[in-house]
Amino acid sequence: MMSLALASSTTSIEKVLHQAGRRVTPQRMLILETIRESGGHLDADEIHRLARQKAPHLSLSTVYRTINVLKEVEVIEKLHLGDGRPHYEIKKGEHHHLICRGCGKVIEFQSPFSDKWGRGWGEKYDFEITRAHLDLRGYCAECRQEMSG
Amino acid sequence: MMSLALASSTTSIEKVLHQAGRRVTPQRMLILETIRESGGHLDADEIHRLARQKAPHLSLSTVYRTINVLKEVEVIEKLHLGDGRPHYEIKKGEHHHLICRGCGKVIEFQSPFSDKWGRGWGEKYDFEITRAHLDLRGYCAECRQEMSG
DNA sequence: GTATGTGCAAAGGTTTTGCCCCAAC
DNA sequence: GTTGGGGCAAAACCTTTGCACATAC
Repeated sequence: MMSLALASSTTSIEKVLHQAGRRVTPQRMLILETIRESGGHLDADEIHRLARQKAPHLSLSTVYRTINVLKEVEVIEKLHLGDGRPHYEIKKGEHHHLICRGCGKVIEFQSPFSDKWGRGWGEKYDFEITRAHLDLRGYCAECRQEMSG
Repeated sequence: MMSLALASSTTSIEKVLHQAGRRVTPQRMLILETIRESGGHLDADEIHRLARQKAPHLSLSTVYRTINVLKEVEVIEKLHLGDGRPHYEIKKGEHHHLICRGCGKVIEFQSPFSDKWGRGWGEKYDFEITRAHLDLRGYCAECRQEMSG
């Protein structure tokens, strides 16, 4: 059922699921691969629509249940990009987002932000910081050009 | 219908509503005052529950409609604190949040640094930044003590 | 008086759940 | 063979909307 192409990139998630006592199923592999291939930032319905191209009767409830499993085992995480819905991305090292108010495009960037500034604020308020989320909203070059043109 | 106590703090919002061509109603005043008095960060249902203590048959739809009006006239803004629901706070100068994963407490702080940081990233990606949202999640002193005790 | 706002109930959209069958282990 | 997982449909939840009446202007 799974293509050879995805076998290599799914090896580690299989271990993670096993170690968490969860089963490895084609649906879970497909949903994870869909998020991976997309480059991230999909909402539940987008995951469903894309994944159904490969597995036409994958149900939306399986997508939601799988999202929750993948969050539990910390393979993906939830983002709030400003439209109503939560979006999901593969969990990786701390990074932040530039979010275009015009076209919705999301640009990721790495920054030692939380190390350099976060720690200071944590100390000031006697707060142990586990995670910094920095979202910068504005307009990308293309959208600015369209607006002025 | 309105108490004298709130008259002074609601003067400016009345002007804002008038200038936007929107009517000033007791419900709108009450809802705004509820958010103000709470110190911020309420969700729609919390606003409804609190405001109904003073106006028992205020409807939830009025709360939602008023939230939208107050957002339009830029008196409040929406926050995502990590639980599912959006929360709302009075709009003021740019500030950021320390959010406790234990008890949900929110501490606000001002930082002149996010601007500087943000600007740098904006230039790098040819992105015009209009707003920086920085959320630092972790554990407050009380919750850390409870966990270790 | 007119148009906007409100309350209520119904509808809409998203996420979760119950149930039964199926498949991973 | 057992038990967790998937599909489907229904329920639960949160938010918006239609309508008739009320009220700010």
